[in-house]
Parts: sequence; C-alpha cells; structure tokens
Amino acid sequence: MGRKRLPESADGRPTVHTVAARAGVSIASASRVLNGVGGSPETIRKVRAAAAEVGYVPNAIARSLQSQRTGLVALAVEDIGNPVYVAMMRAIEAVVADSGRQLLVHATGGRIDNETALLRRLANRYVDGMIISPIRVTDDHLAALVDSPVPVVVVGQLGADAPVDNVRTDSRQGVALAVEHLVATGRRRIGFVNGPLDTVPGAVRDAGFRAALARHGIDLDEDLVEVGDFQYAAGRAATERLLARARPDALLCANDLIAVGALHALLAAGRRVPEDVALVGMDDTELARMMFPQLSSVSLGSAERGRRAAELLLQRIADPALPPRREQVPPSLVVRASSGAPLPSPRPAGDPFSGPSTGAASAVTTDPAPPAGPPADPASGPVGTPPSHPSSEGASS
Amino acid sequence: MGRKRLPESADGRPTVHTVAARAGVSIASASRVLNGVGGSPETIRKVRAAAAEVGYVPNAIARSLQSQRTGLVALAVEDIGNPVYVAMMRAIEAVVADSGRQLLVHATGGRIDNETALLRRLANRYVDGMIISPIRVTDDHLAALVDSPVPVVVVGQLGADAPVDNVRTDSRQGVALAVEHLVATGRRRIGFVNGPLDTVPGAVRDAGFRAALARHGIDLDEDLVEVGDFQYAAGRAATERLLARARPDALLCANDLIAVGALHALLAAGRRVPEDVALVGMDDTELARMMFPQLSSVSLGSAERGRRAAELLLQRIADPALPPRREQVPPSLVVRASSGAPLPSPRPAGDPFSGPSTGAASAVTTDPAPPAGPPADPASGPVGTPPSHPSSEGASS
DNA sequence: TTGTATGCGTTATCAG
DNA sequence: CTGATAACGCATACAA
Repeated sequence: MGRKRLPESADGRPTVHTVAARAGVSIASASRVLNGVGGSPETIRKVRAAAAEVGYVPNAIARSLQSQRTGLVALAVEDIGNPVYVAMMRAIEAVVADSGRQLLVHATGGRIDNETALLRRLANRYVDGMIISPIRVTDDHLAALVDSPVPVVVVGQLGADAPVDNVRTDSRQGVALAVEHLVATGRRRIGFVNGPLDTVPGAVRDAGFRAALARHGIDLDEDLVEVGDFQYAAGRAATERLLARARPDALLCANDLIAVGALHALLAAGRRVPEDVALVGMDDTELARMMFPQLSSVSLGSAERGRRAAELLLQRIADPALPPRREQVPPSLVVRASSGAPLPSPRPAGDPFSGPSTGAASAVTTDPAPPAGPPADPASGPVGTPPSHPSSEGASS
Repeated sequence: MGRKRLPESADGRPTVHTVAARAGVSIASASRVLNGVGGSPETIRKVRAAAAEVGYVPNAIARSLQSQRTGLVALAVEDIGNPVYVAMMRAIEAVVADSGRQLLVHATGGRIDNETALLRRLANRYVDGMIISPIRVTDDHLAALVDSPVPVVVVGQLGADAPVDNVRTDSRQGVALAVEHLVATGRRRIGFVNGPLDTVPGAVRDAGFRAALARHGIDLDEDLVEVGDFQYAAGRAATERLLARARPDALLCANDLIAVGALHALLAAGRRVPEDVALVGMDDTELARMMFPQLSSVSLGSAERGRRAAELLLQRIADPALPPRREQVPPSLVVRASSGAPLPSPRPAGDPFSGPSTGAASAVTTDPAPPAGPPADPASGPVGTPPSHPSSEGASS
C-alpha cells in the first residue's frame, strides 16, 4: 500500500513527524506514546506500530535541547595510560552507566591550561557534569572550578576549603605508612623517587616523606631524594641518577609507574630486590602485582575515590543546591615481595617501635590473595602469588 | 548603568538573545558576528563587547541540532585496561582532537550484545561516527555494522568483504613471525597460550600457530596449547595448567597481558626465562618493556591502526559517499630478552632455515632503544635496556 | 485523550 | 549590512 511521502529529517531518517503521520495522529500524541505518558490503547498501538515500521529512534540532541541535559558526564585525568586512572575510570564508569549516562574521557597531560580551557568549555553545556583530577592547581584554576557552569567534583587535594565537592585521600599518611613499614623491617637508608614538586601530589608526598623520616629520628640524606615525572621512563632515569651517587637500602616511589622504572634501574645496577633494596610503590595498581617480584604499594583507594566522586556528582546534578561536600578515603599499605617477606600479620596500631605515630589505624595488609579466575595449582613461587585487588591511583591527592 | 532585564536561558546563562539585546542589534547580527561572518565594524565591536561582558558561550547542543553534527566521535573497545587499547586510543585521540572533535570511549567487555546495542543507539545521533574494535563478530553484528546510521570504521578482521571501512593487521603472519624466530633460535617444544577460540583474534591466532608449526615440520602436541581469556590472571592460570602437563621450551602468548601472566607462572614454577623457556607476547605494549626480563612481542601496529582508522572515519564523515575501504598494517616482531639474546641483526627474508615462508618481509627487530627521557647512565643490566616504542594491540584482528 | 502551538538556542534564508 | 522569521527535532502547556 504505497504511502504518500512521509515527513522525515534532512538525512532521511524518521522523526516524530514521520511516526505521527504514519500512525495518523498528531506529533503530540506520538511523542506522548513514545515517552510512555498517556495515550489511548488504540493510539498507543498505532504509534508503536508506526514507530517500529519506520525504525524510529529519538534524536538525542533535540531531546537534550529540550530537557537541558545530555546524559553525558566527563572525566578529566592527566594520563589515560596510567593504570591508576584506568582503575578510577572503571569505578566511575560503573556508577555513571548505572545511572543511564555515558562517560566522556579527557586526557589533560597535566597541563594546567588544558584543564582550565576544559572547564571553560564546559559552559557549552555538552556534559551534565564533570569529574576532574588535577595534579596542579592554581588560583585561576580554582576560580574556574568554583564558578563552573556545570557541577564539578574534584578528585584530589584542594587547597584551603574551596567550595567544591571533593574526595581526597591522605597521601601524606600513605607515605608515612610506607616509611613505617620500611623502618620496621630494618631499613635505614630510605630513598624517595618522587614526581614533580610543582604538583600537588609531588609536594605533599615530599613533605610527608621528610616528616615521616623525622618522626623516626632519621636524618634525611638529600642524595637519597630524586625527582622525575610520574612515569615509567622518568622513574627509571631518576633512579639511575640516584643510584649513581647513593646507596639506599630501600626506595619509596611516588607511584607504581615510577616504582617499575626503579625496579628496572635497580636490577640493571645489579641490586637485588628486596635483599639489597626494598621497594615500595604508591597507588597499588594492577601493575604492582604484575611485576616480579611483586611490588609492595600504598593503596590510595583510587577506585573507591572514583566511585564516591561519581556518586557525589550524580547527587549534585540531581540537586545543584547541595552544599559543598568533602570526603576522604584512607590510605593503606599492601605489603608484597618487593619489600621483604610478608609480615606474619598486620601490626597493631601504636606499635611502640613506630615512635610518634601519625595516628594511623592498622592500615597494613599482606597480600596473599590468589589470582582471579580458575584456582591456580598449588605450585607457589618463591615470592608469593598474585592477588586480585581493585583500587589504585597515580598522582592525585 | 542598570540595564533592564536581559533575555537569558532557563538556567540563567546568556544566549544569543542576551548578547543581541545588550549590543542593541538583532539576534541574526549577533549570531553572524559570533560566527565571524559579516557584520559592519561597528556591529562587530558592539557584539563582541556585549558577548565578553555577559560571558557568552554558545550552547553546543543547540548548535548541533542545527548543524546536524555533534563533534563527538566514539571508540568502542573490549577492555579499556588493556594497554594495547590505551595505545590505540591515544593514537585515535590525537587525530580526532586534531580535527577539533572529542572522543567518547566505550568499554564493551567483549560482550556482543553490548556492541550491537551500542551500534543501534548510534541512531540517536549523539556522535558523528564510531570506531569499533570487536573481538567477536556475528551476522547480526555485521548487519548492524553495515547499515549503521552514522559512519563506522572497524579495527580488526572482518569476515568476507563486508562493505565497511576497516583497518586490520595480519595476526596470522604475526604468529608466524614469532614461531619462525623461536624455531630459528633452536626451540622445538613451542607452546601457545591463547585467548578464547570463539573470538576472531583467538581463532585466527590458533590457526596461524598450527600452520606455522606445520610449515616448520613440527608436530603439534596438543598438551602445549592452552586457552584462557585475554587477561593477566587468565594467562597465568592457563599457563599453570599447561605447565602441569607439559614441558615447553618456548611459549607464545596471544597478547602481552597473557604473556605477563605466563611469565609469573613460569617463574613460580622455577623455570628460567629465557634459559629454560623462551617467552613471546603479542601487541608489543609498553607492558612488554616493563617486565623483567623484557618481553619479546609481536607488534601488530595498534597505534598505527588506530591512527588510520581515525583518518578513515574523518574522511567518511566528510564524505559519506566514499566507497568502503580496507587498510592493512603489517605485523613485526620485536625481540627482547625474554626470547634469548638479541639476534645480531635482522635475518633476511627467505632464510633457507625457515622453510616455506609466509612471504614475510624482514619484519624482525631487536630492540636496543634507550629509555625515553633523560639519557640513562651506562650501567646496563644483564638483559638490555627499555626502549621507547609506541604501538600495541590486545585482541583485535 | 487529543491536537495546536510554543519554546529549547542556533544558524540560515530571505527580504529590506 | 541588517533584521524578521523559519527551521532543526522534540516535549509540553494549554485548549478542545
């Protein structure tokens, strides 16, 4: 039965008009049925049939223009290749997808101009909200953050009490946990391979490291401190520089990528890990468990932080009038082969040995979990088996 | 000077009307100036001033509704955590951003229903095009692919000559390169840890492995073949199963994640790499260089494939009438410590030793590149230094 | 319940 | 060059 020409969109695809015409009703009725509100049984039948016949799919853009919401949420991180952000991203994605939205990922490269530009561009209304994990923060940056045209949640440390939703960890205490562990296992010449000091995490971890050593009565040898980028290659290079002038018996690295670089530098220099040098990373990414020996690492709960950030964002999107909130995820230390045999059990807090504690709860874990998937055969290696932790983080807080 | 009430959008933000009113011109003039087309010097000045004063930012949604394009491009991959996809993503992002567009990343988990749902949802016009790297392909899937409402480019092998833009590699030849290398270095009991056989890459690599062995006159011992997921944990578990029943002197893994799992299983079982067992991965991700010993790996040019896919997509968006195109990126083998001392030099093609060759060009490379970043000190380790390759790929083709 | 008409914010068309 | 006006595709007061 050859119909007349049905109205359709410019590119030939059916619109509400097409469906309405075909069903012999008004576009209002068609729209209502399509949205499941109202409509007589007969109308519903006709419209549904017409929609199916022409293969109608609502135009999301037109719908967004009307509803003032796109169903998109953005995430801006420094380096999409850092496994810590992958973990965070996964956690966020789960929450976001659960709310029927989609995630738009931006890589900022840590460049602050990129981030502010991104924040300003938010004004174009293309996303309903944004989660951002900046590693450098300026006043300008902060200003753009507070008067963002759309809801923004920050993952990471934010100076003062900026009126912005924000979920952080205490990486200073994270560093303290690692130092405590290393000291408790007899290490004294503890080195530190950090990221750039002009980043928030770099600065905080540097301060935390110095404070932790001081609490244990250890004089810091500046030769034992080196700085690079939060990356594998930089970590390796920095460690090589450090090894050229000092002989640490332990190395703390500001994230796992650096730690992997350090491991290579150490092995290349003929140092055994952990016999000669104990190695501890930060973020507790899956990379830590993939190395051999597996790396001890300070978990900064990145997955958890991502999850919470996503929840805060969704809440704020639902109710923009909410007061600014701030959540904190505590760090914990996961001990693996790279820093000595697993401790027999988590030490109780306030261990007399640890001197003036930061007040840290018993946030130390050994990691004996078996690999995910089919149960492994009992052939256990010399240093333990790979666990199946979630979580991680690269440079934030 | 207290203005009257200026027209503004529902949420209180300025629109063209706001600017126009403030500048004392029509919205048409305002729009023209804002878009840099036409306008007298005086009008231009007034409009620009007004726009700046009220902080006008064009609403991207309204603009999209009008222009029929969103400036968004989607990428759908199985596992966003697989470094091979990270590499691909980076390459794509570069091209896409270069065209002023943004990238929307989807993780499909390899579930085919997810992908088809995604394809159908494309009809809602929220993205201008999509790059998809499916690891499983059904007829239904393929159908959704060919009559997609928006341009789609497929990264990976596509059955027959589906009329869809598609950039692939020859992972069958990739496998052949690896086998040739292992045979040439004296290995005979070559095992294979593969991904699921119901995936395209899994099936192709399995066939390729069998064919390669046959070409070298080696009878395949089925005990030397094991299958798991394209993941670290599954790779380790699969290797453990394999080792429990067979004694390979070499192991080829279907991707680098599996290879890392295999490395752990091997070391845990007390086998030395490469002395007892040579190990070769696929995808040549950065993970391969991060391991110790560094892993030999078959590069499938994932970054290059991503780059090309992005270019194909942009071309098709610009001109939908283009005929379907198909590009191919050749694989190459990067030899590192895990499969024996680096070969002295690339072997010429048609090496009499290699028997009936696949016709592969000299796609073998040793990888002596120094680490990126600051020059490393000369302290070179026992097995070589980490290179700085781009590229990678996890399960496609 | 149904249809008409209007608005969402921009851009494009077409007179003036 | 400028301004009124009509799309873009959808949703929704409002009146019937």
